[in-house]
Amino acid sequence: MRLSTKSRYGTRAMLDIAINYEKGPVSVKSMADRQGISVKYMEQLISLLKVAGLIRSVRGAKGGYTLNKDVYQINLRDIIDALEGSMFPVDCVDNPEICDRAKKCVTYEIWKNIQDTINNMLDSLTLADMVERQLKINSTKPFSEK
Amino acid sequence: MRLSTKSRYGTRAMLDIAINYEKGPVSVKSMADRQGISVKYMEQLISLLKVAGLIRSVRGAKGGYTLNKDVYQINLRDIIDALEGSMFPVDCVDNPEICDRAKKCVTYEIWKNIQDTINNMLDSLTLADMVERQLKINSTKPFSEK
DNA sequence: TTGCTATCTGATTGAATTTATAGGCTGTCC
DNA sequence: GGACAGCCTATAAATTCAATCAGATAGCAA
Repeated sequence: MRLSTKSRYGTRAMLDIAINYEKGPVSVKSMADRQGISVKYMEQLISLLKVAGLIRSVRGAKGGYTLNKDVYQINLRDIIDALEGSMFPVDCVDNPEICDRAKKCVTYEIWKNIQDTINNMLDSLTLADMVERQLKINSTKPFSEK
Repeated sequence: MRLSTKSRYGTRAMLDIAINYEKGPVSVKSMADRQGISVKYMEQLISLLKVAGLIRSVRGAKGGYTLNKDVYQINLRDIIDALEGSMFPVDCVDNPEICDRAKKCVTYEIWKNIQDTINNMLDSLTLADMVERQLKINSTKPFSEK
């Protein structure tokens, strides 16, 4: 059970777009370069974020992506749901009816507890929080490209 | 990102062994039957738990597996580590040196926070707790085979 | 000592998922 | 019109997951 590259690259992309919000749209190419992955792969991830309504595109030269919502209205759960479906899905938790054991099985309760805890964490962390924390890091330890 | 069947079947197997601790060793076959999976697959999972030192085997007729530690000394983290490696591994969290971004990247901090939270939950849940909760469920909603 | 039970070991397979690559099209600015 | 940048879809490569298969080894009981 590991966090996919989708979620990791995609979350950094959201942060990238949010931090550069004032400066206008951020191109896929620039994000892909910063993260050291191919433009084509980054395009796919970005597309998921767009479909989810988190970002919006500006086509043509000088185009790119900007946020489609306020940084306070986007949280990490939105981002991960968009990229990965859902964090920590265990079938019997998402659909208790598929397992006739669910009602009488501790493990069902336990997986559910863990999932709820993770979801609460993800819900409570807004993109605004993330940007703020990133900027604080940048100011103490200057960000170098690469 | 989903919890593997390994973890789910394996955790139930541990619970099975713990609940039957007084009655002596539990055979792989009986566990596989109860969970509706093949003996061969269950053998593999059980073997991981044995290598990790959580259970011990009794070979030959009337053999099977029993706990190798007290129920209070085994927690869910031990079980999942044995079965799955580690829950929620993100490379840059487990090995910060592989990514020169780690020190100046919020997402690193965030994944680490999430991992720590999950680990704390798993650490604090002992097999004894799980058995107790299961028995409580059984007494209110009788367990039927299948 | 023979037969049964049950663990042990490891190879292999099939399917699914993840992680990309690639090609070509559409829209927009200068 | 040409460079820039997003859009869409197909497909390949690699890895992981889930499971099966084949057989060996060890212990108990009759």
